[in-house]
Amino acid sequence: MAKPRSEEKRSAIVAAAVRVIASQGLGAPTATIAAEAGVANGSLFTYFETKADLFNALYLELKAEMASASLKGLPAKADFRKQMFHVWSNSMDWAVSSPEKRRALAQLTVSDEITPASRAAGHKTMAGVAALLQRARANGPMRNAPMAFVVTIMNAVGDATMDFMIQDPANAKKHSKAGFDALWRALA
Amino acid sequence: MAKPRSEEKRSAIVAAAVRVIASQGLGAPTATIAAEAGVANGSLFTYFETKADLFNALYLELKAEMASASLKGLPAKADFRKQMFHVWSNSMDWAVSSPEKRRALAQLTVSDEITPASRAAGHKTMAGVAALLQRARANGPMRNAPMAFVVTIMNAVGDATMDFMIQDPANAKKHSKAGFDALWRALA
Amino acid sequence: MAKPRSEEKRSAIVAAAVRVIASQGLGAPTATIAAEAGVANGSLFTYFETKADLFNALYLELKAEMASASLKGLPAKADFRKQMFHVWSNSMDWAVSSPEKRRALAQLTVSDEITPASRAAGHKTMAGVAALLQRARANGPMRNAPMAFVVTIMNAVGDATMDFMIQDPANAKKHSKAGFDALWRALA
Amino acid sequence: MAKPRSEEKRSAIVAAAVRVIASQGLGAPTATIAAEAGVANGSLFTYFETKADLFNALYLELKAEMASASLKGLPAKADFRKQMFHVWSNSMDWAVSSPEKRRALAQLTVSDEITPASRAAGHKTMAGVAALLQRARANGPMRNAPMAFVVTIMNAVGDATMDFMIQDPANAKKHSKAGFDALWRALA
DNA sequence: CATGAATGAGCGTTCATTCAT
DNA sequence: GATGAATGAACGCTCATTCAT
Repeated sequence: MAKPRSEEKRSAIVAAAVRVIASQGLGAPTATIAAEAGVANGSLFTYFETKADLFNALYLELKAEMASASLKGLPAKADFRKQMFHVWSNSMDWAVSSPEKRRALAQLTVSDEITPASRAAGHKTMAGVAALLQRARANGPMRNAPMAFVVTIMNAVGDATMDFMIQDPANAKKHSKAGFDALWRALA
Repeated sequence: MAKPRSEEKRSAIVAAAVRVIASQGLGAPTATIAAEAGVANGSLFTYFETKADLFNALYLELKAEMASASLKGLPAKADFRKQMFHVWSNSMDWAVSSPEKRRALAQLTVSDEITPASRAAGHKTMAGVAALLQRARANGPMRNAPMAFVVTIMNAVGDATMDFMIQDPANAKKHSKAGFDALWRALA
Repeated sequence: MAKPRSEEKRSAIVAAAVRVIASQGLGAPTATIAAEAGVANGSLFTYFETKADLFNALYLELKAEMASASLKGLPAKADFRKQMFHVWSNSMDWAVSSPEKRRALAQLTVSDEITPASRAAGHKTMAGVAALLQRARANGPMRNAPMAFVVTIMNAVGDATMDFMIQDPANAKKHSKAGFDALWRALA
Repeated sequence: MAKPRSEEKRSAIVAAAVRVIASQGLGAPTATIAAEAGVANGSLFTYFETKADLFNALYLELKAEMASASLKGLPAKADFRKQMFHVWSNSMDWAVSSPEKRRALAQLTVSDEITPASRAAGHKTMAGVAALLQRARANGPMRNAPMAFVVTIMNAVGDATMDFMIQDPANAKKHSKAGFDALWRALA
């Protein structure tokens, strides 16, 4: 991860990758991403050694962005349920307002180009959310389940919820709440 | 009068595809699948016009197999919860005992080579399960949610559960039950 | 050239080849020709050992048919010019009324699948016409040119004439006469 | 700033295509053409998007070269016959001295990969010759024939003449004159 | 002999990556 | 560093021909 000259160009590539992956999938040519970024195809490889490197970096960036969006404005004093709902709403809002990022992240998440290391790092960025979740379920029926299981379920319910919010934006808020309630029933 | 198209060869190809997709993903060369099936690469195209056709056929076959496995031995007289749990357990068992099929199906499900028609047909094979689910949530908190939302959540919780059962086979049964209980709490 | 059982099937293949070549060119799959003939693809090869063999046989057949059509009803007693014009008209009529055969023949003529032997044999079938041509030019300006040269020119002018007759059928007769007159001026 | 697209390499490919097509026909693999040009197979597609594109470009180049060769040194003040003969001789000389180009052009001319647009453009390059031909026949017996018909006949007689010049180079000049005389008789 | 499945070499094209400018 | 041409392995699919039935 050498520090290349132009941070600007690097982010142009990353942003282009989001758009291109969202619309064409992970099979999209690097040349297309470079073009979308307004950069020569060869230049992409000065910023990311391989296509897989770009994907891993993008994965991490999106994870981090999502995590940070989720925690924004967290009411520190509120009870767990309120805090959790705040985080949940933030996540849903981020997904709905950045559908391309969400789609790209979804694709990356199931790709086998993403290394275990990246996945681990990705989970770390979500540590704040996980901690909340940890406490939320502390006295509930899933108190003894592996944490990873709980996280997976939350993600899964979250994904389903996002899909419905995007498909039916008029009722986005309702879907968001319904999803959260279902999750809360499952774990708390 | 001529060498008939051999059902045996067809299934060899399908079975090979399962193995190859499980280990190499959907990007695996058709030639690899053919070789794994012990067939000339050209022969694959006698049975499936296109790589995508093979994928769609495989998707449907796996969906059907999973559905049929899920419903096997359904206790017709039991209450919904028991019936649902039966189906759930069957699904989990199928996934755990056919991990390659499960991985292949997971990949196919997110692929954009699978046509809407195939997806629709795939959902039809799960109609029996869906009907059960329908009645199970009839009086619960999700009684007014779109059915598709409920299905998605069930699948998501199921997927998460399977992963944990496979990762930690010693406690497979426990995970299966925990997953089901979480689902039941969410919807009934 | 073993004698296969069904002469009928053989000609079905040949006839199919004419149609298919006319519409798809020489690159058309043998399977397409077989299908058009209502025969299994493998059967084609009991009648013609290779695709090239089929082409050569077809070439000869079309050449022969054209030659025979050209000489039909030749007025034995008339002068050369009249005889030549008769032959010329017959050729043009054949081409115009069998456009597929003509197109197929044109393609075969320039193909390098046609062996020199076939070409020689093809020319032989045109011997009657050539003899006429021979005498026609006997006292004209091309009396010393190689016969093959004269034949080539005749074919060339003939081809051009056919094209115009087909393109503009209303004036077919006029074009036919104009072509013949041009040829006659050139050689007699 | 980057390695510029090398005109040299482009012409190497075009020249290689001439040779390969002359000896193996239009069915020759692009890989063979690339190899003959001393280029990686992929590079061919940097210069020509498609095999058909290469063919069309080559067709145009050969047409243009032939046209330009035909008109070289045209005696502006001479009468039509002399001018026509000059053009005719130039054409024949070009064909005889570039037999591969001539063969390649002949194959391309009958190929259905050549688009109508290319054909139209090809004819434009021959406009100078056509104009001459137009005036040459103005008072002759073909004065009312469609121009396209006249052109076709000229090409046909020309092709036949070339063949004989190449087959019998000792008498090339004689054949050239004989061909021209035949043409002139036909049209003027 | 008829059939059509089986075979596998072969082809046009793509694309991640390298490298000359 | 930036550029984009160069590279060549790889892929999906075709099709003439063979051969089991």
